[in-house]
Amino acid sequence: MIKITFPDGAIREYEAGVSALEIAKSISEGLARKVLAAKVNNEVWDATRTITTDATLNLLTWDDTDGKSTFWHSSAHLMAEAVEALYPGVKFWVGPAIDRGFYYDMDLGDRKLSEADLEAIEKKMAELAKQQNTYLRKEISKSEAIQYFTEKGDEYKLDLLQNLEDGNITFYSQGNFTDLCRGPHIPTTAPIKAIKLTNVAGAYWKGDEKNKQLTRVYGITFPNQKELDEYLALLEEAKKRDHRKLAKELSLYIFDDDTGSGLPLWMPNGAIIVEELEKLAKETEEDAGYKRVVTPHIAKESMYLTSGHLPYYKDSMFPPMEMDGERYYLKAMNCPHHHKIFDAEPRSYRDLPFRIAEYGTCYRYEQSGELFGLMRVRMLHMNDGHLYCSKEQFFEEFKAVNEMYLKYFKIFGIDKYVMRLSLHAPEKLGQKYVNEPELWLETEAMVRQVLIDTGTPFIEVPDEAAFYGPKIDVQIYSVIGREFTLATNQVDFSSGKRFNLSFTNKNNEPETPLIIHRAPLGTHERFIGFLLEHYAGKFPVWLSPLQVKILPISDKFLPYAQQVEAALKAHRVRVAIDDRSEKIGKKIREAELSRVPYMLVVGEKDMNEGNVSVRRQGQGDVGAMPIASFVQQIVTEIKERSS
RNA sequence: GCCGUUGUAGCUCAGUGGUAGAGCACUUCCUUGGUAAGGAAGAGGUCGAGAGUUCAAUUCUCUUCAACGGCUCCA
Repeated sequence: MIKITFPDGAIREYEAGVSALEIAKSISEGLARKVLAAKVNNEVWDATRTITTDATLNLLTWDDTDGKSTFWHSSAHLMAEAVEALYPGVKFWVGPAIDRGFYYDMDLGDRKLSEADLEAIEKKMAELAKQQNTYLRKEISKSEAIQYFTEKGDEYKLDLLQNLEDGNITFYSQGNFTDLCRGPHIPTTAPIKAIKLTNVAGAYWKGDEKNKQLTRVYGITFPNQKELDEYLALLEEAKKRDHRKLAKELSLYIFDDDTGSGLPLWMPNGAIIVEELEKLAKETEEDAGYKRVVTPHIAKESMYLTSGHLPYYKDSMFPPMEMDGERYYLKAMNCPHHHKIFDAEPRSYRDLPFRIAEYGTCYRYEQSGELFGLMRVRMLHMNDGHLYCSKEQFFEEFKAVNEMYLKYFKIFGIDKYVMRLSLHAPEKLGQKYVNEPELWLETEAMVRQVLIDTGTPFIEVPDEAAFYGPKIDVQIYSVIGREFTLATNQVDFSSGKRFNLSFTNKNNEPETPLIIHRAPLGTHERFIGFLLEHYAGKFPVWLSPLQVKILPISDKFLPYAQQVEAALKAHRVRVAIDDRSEKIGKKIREAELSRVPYMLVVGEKDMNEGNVSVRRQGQGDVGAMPIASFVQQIVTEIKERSS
């Protein structure tokens, strides 16, 4: 007999060789039907695998993350079975579960998959699932495995086998399909009831663009149709929040073929948001002791050689222009220009920390396939700033920058993000990273301490640092699930030396400053793209391109509407009158749909009483008040940047 | 850059080997109406661009540009 410990601490005895599924059955048939996999001694196992020693057991169902991913991984195998049945000779690479569903990479030879093919595969999968085939696990020796795939002529699985140790190799089979797989899998194909193959894409073998491109099919499955329908509905909802769609509806920016891809043309509405953001940043930075600078859009090749950017990032820069025998590049970053400003005058420790900021437009040649609405563009306003300080000052300065981030996030109500502490990889010192082992450890420790001190939750990621130092990135997700770095705060102990920067310290000796690169609002393009999705297009009043729309009941009240308009304009409130000869219902409907935060209905009653009837977007009628009260209220709201 | 899909009116989308249609938006007229669509008329497109096949191409083929979904990349 063996002792099985359940999550609630209960211990029960079973015959050795019992499976999790059998244990579930001993509890209830209903539970057994729901079991997809099991966590045995904290390791995810097949529910059908026999347990021979004392163990802790956690039965996994659809409600568990591990249950879901097992379900999806098994679905990937089911898809592979369907694909093999439809297109014999196909070779498979890997087919993991992902956050939402699964994919399988395959080599289909010359065959191309279309939408119609996906439907055919779906149909076949449903047919195979109904056979309720069991997922069978088989331990196999390496030589047998090699023989199997050599006979099959499958170089991909043979490649996988190379890195596996004998005695640790398993095959899984269901129906007519056998795959090299670590598992685990669900007991049978029966629970895979609702299937949707979402898209087909190319994916480089082993993720290396030098390798052959395989066909990747993405899909998702559910234990019932209802959940699939709900999932698809959720995707539709997300699409409505997509910043690209919202920006079009709000006339914020356009991309134009003649201008070039990735080069946004900010229209008046969008420009207002850019400027409001910059106004916030300027005020915040002024309070934090920054000075503003302005630098050119281009610079000579020599500066980017000094900075080290050219050898490393040439591919990401627009090609140079030649003039008078000199090569000039469009700037892809502001840092070198700022370093030159630091270097322009002799600096003493009394001048430090030296903080400068600029929202310079930078140009980066992002690969065409990488462009993504406003989130990834070729012209971007960096919310850039550089701090030059001594080692002693570094901690406080870095901390202040971090606090600035948190202040911004509070204003915007941003709470779904991940702070990522990006560290170096010691084995890559001198190659990917500046060879300063001690400085790395020292600054990494300081950066970590800043996060701890400010109580900021974070994750640590090795081998993600900049070449010149560790950094903190703020990661966010677009509504369609893509991850982006929103903001970044970086330590740089390399550029100071590269640019020969120095200040005179207290001992009258030259000393190289540490540099902090910071962009708490990232780029204004990406930040606005993010805000659009964050607010679902309903900007807070201070950011809204149009803040108030006045809706006269009829033409008769236009003069009064203009009087209200003038009162608001006197306080620089962005206001417009809907002067069309339309009924009030239509004006309201269109104003609501345009997402203007305040609507003022004005008619005879209001005119006689000197009032405006206020309507808040999404909330409806909130009652009448005197013009002056409304002006006072909205001016305060704008000033406080309340959301 | 690579794989795949898509490009028709300002927007959302139908459609066809014989030079195009709807709804919304727009313009004009009627209507002057108190909290989410009043009515009528009108205007608007070299069917992404270039080439080929054809008597004839928006439609078929090729090239190219762009967007979209991924991959790779992301200072």
